[in-house]
Formats: sequence, C-alpha cells, structure tokens
Amino acid sequence: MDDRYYLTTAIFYPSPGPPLHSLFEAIGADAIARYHRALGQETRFLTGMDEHSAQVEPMAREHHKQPKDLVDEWAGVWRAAFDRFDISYDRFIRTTDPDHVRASIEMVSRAQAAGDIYKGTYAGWYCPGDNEFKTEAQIVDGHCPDHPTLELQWLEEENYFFALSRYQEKLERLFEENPSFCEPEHFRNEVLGWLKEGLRDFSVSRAGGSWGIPFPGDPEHRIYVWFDALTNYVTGAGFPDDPAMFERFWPADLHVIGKNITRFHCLYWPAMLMSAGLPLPRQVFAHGFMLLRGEKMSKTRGNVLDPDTAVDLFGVDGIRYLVLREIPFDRDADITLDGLVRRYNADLANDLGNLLNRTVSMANRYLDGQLPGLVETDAEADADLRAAAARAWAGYREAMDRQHLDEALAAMIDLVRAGNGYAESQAPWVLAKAGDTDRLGQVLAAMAETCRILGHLVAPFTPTAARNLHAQLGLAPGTTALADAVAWGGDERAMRVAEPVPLFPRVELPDEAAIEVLS
RNA sequence: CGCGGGGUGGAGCAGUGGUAGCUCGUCGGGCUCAUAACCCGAAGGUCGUCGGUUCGAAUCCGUCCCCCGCAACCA
Repeated sequence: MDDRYYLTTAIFYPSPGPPLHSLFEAIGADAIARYHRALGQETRFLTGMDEHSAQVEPMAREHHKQPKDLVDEWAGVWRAAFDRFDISYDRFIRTTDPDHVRASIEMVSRAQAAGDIYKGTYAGWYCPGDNEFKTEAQIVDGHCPDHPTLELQWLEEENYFFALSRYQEKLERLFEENPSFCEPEHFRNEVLGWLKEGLRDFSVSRAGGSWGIPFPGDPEHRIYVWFDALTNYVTGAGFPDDPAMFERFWPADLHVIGKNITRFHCLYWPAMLMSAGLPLPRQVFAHGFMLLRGEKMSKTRGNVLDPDTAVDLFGVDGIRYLVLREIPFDRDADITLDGLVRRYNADLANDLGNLLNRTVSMANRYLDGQLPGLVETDAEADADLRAAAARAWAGYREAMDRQHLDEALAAMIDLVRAGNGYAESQAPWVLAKAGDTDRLGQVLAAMAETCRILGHLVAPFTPTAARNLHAQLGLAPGTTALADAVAWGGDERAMRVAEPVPLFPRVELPDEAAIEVLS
C-alpha cells in the first residue's frame, strides 16, 4: 500500500448553490478520502468549482454583477454547503485561482511545445440567446430549445485545436495495458466504443469573450473551459509552482467523476498529460446518477432534491449514509422519499442505532457502566460473532478498494444484524436475572466490541455519528490504523459507557406538504 | 441495424451452466435489554419475448419487444 493517496472530484459547474446530486459526488469521494486517511495514508482530497464556463458572463450580466463577483459569491455558498456536509477536502480549488491560471497556461504551452496545437476553423450553429454553439442533437426543429424564437446562425471561428487524433494509438495502448484506468467496466466499454470510432481533434480556445484564461501567444483567445477545467487536477497537486508537492502527490490515484464526462477524463485528459509529459492518473471512476421519479435530476426539469430539506429530515450523517447506500456508486438508481425514510429507519435507527443503544443501556443497568475486558471464550455464538466481524471487514475493504461504497455499507450492516442476533441468542437480560455475572460481562463486552468495530466501519460515511458512537462507549478518538482498529480486541482501552442517546432517531414519513417540496 | 446499460417474487437489488437469494413491505410467532426497536418462521417469482445449444440455462447463442443514458460545455 502506497503511503499517500490523492483523489479528486470533478469541479462543479457554477450555480447559486449545490443541488443534492452534486453533493452526492462530493460525499462519495469524501467517504473514499476518509477511508484512505483511516488506513493511515497521507491523503489529499481536491474538489472545487469550474468557473470559466461561457455561461458566466451572460449570467453575470443578468445579475448586474462582474463575472468574478458572481463566482466569488457562488463559490462561497458552495463551499459552505460542502463544509456543512462534512466534505473533508484539503483544497477547494477555483479555476480563477492564480496558481491554476499559471498551471493552465503551462499546460497549453507544453502542448504547443509538443507540436500538438494548431490553428483551425471551428464551425457550427450558434445561438445568440445563450452565446453558445449548439450540437446537432441539441437543436430542436432548427432552433435552440431554450430560445425557440431566435434564428440560429452558422458561424465559423478561428480556434486553436489540440491534436487529439495523434494520441489514438497511445490511448488504445493505455486501455489495453491498463483497462482499470476507467472503471466501472460498462463506462469503459463506452469509452472504447468512442476510441474505435476514431478520435477527432478538439478546439482548445474561444475567441471574443474576456472571461477565461488568456491563450498563450494569442491574447485574442481564451483557453477553452474543458482544457482549463481538467488541468485543475494537477494544479491541486502543486503543478507547476510546488515541485516537491507535485512529486509527492502526482499522479492522482483516483478521479471521481459523473458518468456524463467520461469522454473528457478518459480520452482528452490522458492525451493532454501525455502531451505535457506528465504521468497519468491511476484511475478514473465514473459514478452513476441519482434519479428522481426515474428521471435525471436537472435544474431545467425542476426535479431536484433540496439538500437543506434532506438534512432537516435525516441529518447530515443520515443523508450522507442514505445516498451512498441507496445508490450503487457505479450506476444509476432511482430514489424516492419513501425509500429513503424506510432505509434510514431500518439500517440506522432500528439496526445500528438500536444495537448501540441496547448495549449501552444494559451496560449501565447491569454493570454500572463498566465493561469487562474481552475474553476469548470458545462458546459457539461468540466465535460466530467474531467471524462475522472479520467477514464484515473483509467484505468492506474489498468493496471500498473498488469504490463500491454501497456494498461496503451492506457488509457493515451484516455485522449489525449479527450483533443483534447475538444479543437475542445470548439474552443478557436473562443472564442478569439469573445472576450469571461472568457470562453477562462477556456478552456485553462482545456486543460493545461489535459496536466499536462498527463505529470504525461507518466513520467514513457518518463521521459525526461515528464519534458519537465511540463516545458512548467511552472511547476518545484513537490513532490506530483502520486495519488494526477493526480487529477483534483491536483497541486495548477499557470501555466505560456513557448515557445512552439514540444515535439516529427514527424519522416519520413527512406529510404530503413536505413530500411536495421533496418530490 | 450509431454506441453503452438494463428488464429476476408488491418495491429495490444480488446472482455469468448444476435444487432462485438478499433488504424493505405483508402475515404468523418469540423476546422484553432497546429508538413501538430486536430475533425466528411463512406466503409470494414459468428470472421481458420467441427460438437454439446442453444431461442441465436467469446464466451461453440468435430474434424480437420495452426502459434509460450518451452522441463532443447541465452531476
């Protein structure tokens, strides 16, 4: 295992605030980042905002603001939301940051030096309504769907192009030699399909506007947003200003992205890095989408879950858990409010929360809060529970290492069920009545040990609740690396439990008015 | 025939050749430590269609139907 780990999310398209589906990506990446930190790796987690979109200028005009003022304001809101959701980023990068501007210029300059940049003509249908070129597929009945009354104009514009086609063979070789460069497989298949169709050069500059990074050698042009945006991953590792840091953290271990931008990350980006003479990231992982009512969430469709409402209902940890458990990280999934409530109550309140609650309550009631040390008994039920804990960790780790976050949580929940089953079969309340103090202590210690391990397993997903869980067991945060911490008996410290407080209070399905807001 | 994914008990999913599994929901029972929580059991599926390969197919091959995504600036 490498002693460092560098991962990123995509940077987000500027808007007044993040919808839940954008936070979904950040939450997933955050769980992965926290997992790697827990393993003991020096972890760097980058996220941020993509601010050079062509839309920013017109949007700023609409708000009667300077573009930079507008994105400053929005970036503040996004960042505050990320903080609220406990996204443990090491840097919130903004593509307007000065070091990123330098990095982008350096990337273009390197491509120029490699002979991969040439001047050509970009032609297409241009909509004066949103100052944008439209692709064939975007055009409906010969008009821009957002501005059906305006006539599209056929415009030709001089642009600089990146010679992506020169990298056809190198990219083919990349996928042959390292198929897991793009995961999961079904998205890789899509990329391989594009590769088979043949790569076309893409435009890397836009003429005219004043928003964006000046194109090296031609002040009339700005660097095309995608070229600029992808570069953020190296900026965040110290390129080009901090060679020592760059040496340590590049190449990235993982780019977490939405499945809609695999083309850019699996084809454009590696070609750009090859052109710049930089090593390639180890993996691009494309996650699926959260669907609502079976449809892709989008601002224009208006079916967007409001993060604040979700937090009011389930709490930050609750909603973090729910999105990662309900949505397999590698594909799309439909979510419903009803389903979220059921999942929350079943997994978090009834199973995990209640296991802790009954354990702590009994330890207080029967043992005055003082749990005895673990004893390796040869009782079959005890051995089964220990085996369940080992199995949970094995399954969890295997799933986490493949970014299958929902499967990791399923493995965790299996241990919760084993813990509740153990309580049932050992019935400590019966042992207490019978005055069998030795066995009672062993059973409660085993239950507490199960909870302690569970706390470590859920910590990347529900960091606050995990601390709370350990606190109720009388354990302050430790420094043991995860692999040791989750071993049975992996924490030598004695447990003296605190007062039981429900970890995840049950949630009632909101009335119809609230459902309206959410769906 | 553009590319990719998917169609499995009421819902959501797992399952790539050998008696169809899990969670939720439903029904019945048990327990009483606990957040009206927990545990056990039951009912419920001709695995989208049609055909083929095979001793044997949810699984392999072919046909058709349906849903979703992508198609080069909305995660």
